[in-house]
Amino acid sequence: MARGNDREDRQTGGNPARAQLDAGEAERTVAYKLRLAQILAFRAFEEKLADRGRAPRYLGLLAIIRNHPGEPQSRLADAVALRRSSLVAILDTLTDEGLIERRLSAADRRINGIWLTKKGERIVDELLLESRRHDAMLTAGLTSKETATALDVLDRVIANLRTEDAG
Amino acid sequence: MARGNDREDRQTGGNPARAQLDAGEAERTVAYKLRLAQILAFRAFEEKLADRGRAPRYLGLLAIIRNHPGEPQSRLADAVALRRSSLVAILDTLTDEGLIERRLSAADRRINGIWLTKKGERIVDELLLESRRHDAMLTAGLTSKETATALDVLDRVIANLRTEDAG
DNA sequence: CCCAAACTCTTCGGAAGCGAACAATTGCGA
DNA sequence: TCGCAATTGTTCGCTTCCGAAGAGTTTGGG
Repeated sequence: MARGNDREDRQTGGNPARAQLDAGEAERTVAYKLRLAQILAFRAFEEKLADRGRAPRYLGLLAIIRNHPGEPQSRLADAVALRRSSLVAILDTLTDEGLIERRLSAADRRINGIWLTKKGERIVDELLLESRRHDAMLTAGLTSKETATALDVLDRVIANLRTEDAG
Repeated sequence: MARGNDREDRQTGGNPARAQLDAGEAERTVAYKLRLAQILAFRAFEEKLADRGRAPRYLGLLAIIRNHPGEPQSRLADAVALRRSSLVAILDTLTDEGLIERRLSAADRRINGIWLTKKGERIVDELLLESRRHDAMLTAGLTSKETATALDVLDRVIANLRTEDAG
């Protein structure tokens, strides 16, 4: 089922203070740390909520849908930095799980408007609580000032990348 | 070939000032922005260097190998936050491209020590230059102080996630 | 010495994202 | 009005990563 709670065979508790390997100069780069942090954060969030279906993985998408009901798939794909073609299977799954529904737009019949179901709204609310808990773990030991500037920096990095892409 | 230079049909320049969809409160979280920024940054880096084989994708790994020659695969997997099983195919590819080689350890014959070839070292040096250029694009418009605290914050986020995982 | 536990790397099937191509629909310019 | 380009959602084949399972090697306790 690929959703097993059994972890893979992995480092048995021993080997307690084995230093991590570093990448030297290559490591002192935003992109490198960004990637490492994101992989670990995403994995931890999903593992913690492995019993909640696929909603945790797509919480960002679901939150956008809640904030902007009825948007076409292509704009949602842009918003979460996925391709249109990738979104199809995702929306199929979320539809099967009863969290969203597609409604044909009357104004433009090429478009499927995407909407949350009642169940979808309930689950999104639940998961948003969990995500705040998760973020508290991520930023443990940081001052609120540091967290704030980190959020600001990430915003501007994203903006740089978006304009780069559009150019 | 899946490496085509033809971009997918995508936003034609028009539609200039269409606001991005936001995720509301869900968006004010480190994990969310982390994911978005990483996806965009990784994609941009790979697209810019699409003609260099698979080395750009695995530059982080290659840099670690350069800094720590002869390490076993399992420790490399930990360092780049991938599973041991995932690393096998990656190292196969990098071996095929002549960038690394596996050498059986004499002391412990379970272990493959991983080493860069001459060609590998040359290419890593090239790509490290590119990665600095890339990072400059990411952090355009940021003060060096802001960048520094962002790097520091990411380090601590990674540390939080690593200890969480080890526990 | 010996055997079970631990650790190494590997193979295999499944899940997910991507790029390319396609049909249906819209709209814009000749 | 007509025709062609642009847009939308979709399908298809490919690549990548994961978890589970397995074989070879090492190690430590009886």
